[in-house]
Amino acid sequence: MKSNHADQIAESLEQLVFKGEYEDGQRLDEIKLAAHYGVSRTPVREALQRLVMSGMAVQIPRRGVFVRQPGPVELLEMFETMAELEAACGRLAAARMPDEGLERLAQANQGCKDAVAREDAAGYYLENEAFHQEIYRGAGNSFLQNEALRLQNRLKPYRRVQLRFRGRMAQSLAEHEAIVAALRAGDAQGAAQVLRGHVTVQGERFQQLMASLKK
Amino acid sequence: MKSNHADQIAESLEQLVFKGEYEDGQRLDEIKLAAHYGVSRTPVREALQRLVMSGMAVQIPRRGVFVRQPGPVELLEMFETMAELEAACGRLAAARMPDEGLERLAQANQGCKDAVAREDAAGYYLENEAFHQEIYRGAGNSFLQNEALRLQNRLKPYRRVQLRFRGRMAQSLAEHEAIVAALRAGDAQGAAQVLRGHVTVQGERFQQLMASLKK
DNA sequence: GTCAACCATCTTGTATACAAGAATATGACT
DNA sequence: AGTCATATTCTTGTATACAAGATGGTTGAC
Repeated sequence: MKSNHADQIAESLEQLVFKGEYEDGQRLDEIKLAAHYGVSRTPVREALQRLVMSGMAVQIPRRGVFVRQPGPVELLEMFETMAELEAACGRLAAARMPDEGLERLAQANQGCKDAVAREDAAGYYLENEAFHQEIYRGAGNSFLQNEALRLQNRLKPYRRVQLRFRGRMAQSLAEHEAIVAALRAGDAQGAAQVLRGHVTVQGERFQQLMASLKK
Repeated sequence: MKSNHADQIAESLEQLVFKGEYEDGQRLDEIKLAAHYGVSRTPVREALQRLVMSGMAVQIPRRGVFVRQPGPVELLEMFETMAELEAACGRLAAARMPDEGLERLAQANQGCKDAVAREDAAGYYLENEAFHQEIYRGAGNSFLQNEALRLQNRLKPYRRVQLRFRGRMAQSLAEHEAIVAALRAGDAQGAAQVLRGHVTVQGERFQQLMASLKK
């Protein structure tokens, strides 16, 4: 927390962009940000470059960097990609997941159930994240695991919103059960299929929510 | 080609790392690189940050950045991930690919065939790349397409080596035919399965090659 | 009055200077 | 002679100064 001002600024900016503090297309002024964070332009520039590399902003040469909030189409594409990534993880995990992994998965699922029983949305969110991450881990492929984690993190703010749907948590739980069962049985195709649907539906729900908000 | 020194240096460094000019764990000296490229440290630092973000180097705070060549295990993981990504593209492309896309795909495949007939390895490499990229495009998902392109680019230097295998090109052609047929028929599962195998075998061949070279 | 060209200003991109931390080498003490 | 502590030096991280390009306004001409 001492050195690496640039890292802190990058994380701070990521959070701000995630939270929607910046509108799409808004220019991120190096000088203003530098003044705001009380540092010089250099660390700010490094932080901005990270945002650009992460796809959260675009850089136009000699013009500056502009925040780039994904539109509805891109969000749907991202959810679809996430679904395919998770399906791949599930496919591989069905063959490779060790008993301890299945144990942790069941534990996370139990955590989800408890959270639903308590009507604890925040708790469910956390346990659900752990549940999915356990599947990534179970794929036995660190590279794929990291890619999945990256996209999961990127979609985090959008998944959060969509939990409000009435009845969504219950349906989600049922799907979790099916996922655990398929992985326990070593059913690669089944696990992939259920996971794909499980994630795809999130994107669709989000779209519905957006559409209803637009009115 | 005028402004953006940093971009040029980043690309140059990427190429050098790809070509294996730098060994794994070697430190990339900002000052030496700056002197070599005839610029100051600032653009070099920006370029190095990009390498780090791309995963081709790791940065240790207050120590510098060190090139990180993927080991055999990570390479296999990357190929496996590529296989799953391509399978996903194929799955979606089976339902979404327009006639023009199928046309371009068949054209690229014909290019592959011609290159094999000419025993033109370099030509085959290019046409094969176009063939696969057409599938990414056919998935009708720009985000997924970009992810696939990114990983394809990252694996480029390793796929190149593996073409030398006797008989690999012929087998590859047969698989291409199967892929085209499945996509034409709209057979999502078939396309995914063939593509997955088609890419996975490349990783395995590469491993064999590495093992034989190690002796 | 309107359009275009030119100039001023602002912003990014680059260079250099400065500060802080880490590694290494050297010296003193046991 | 070996080990620990300290100082020096080298490297990264940050700040500031400078250059080049782009934007917008203003002014002049038609």
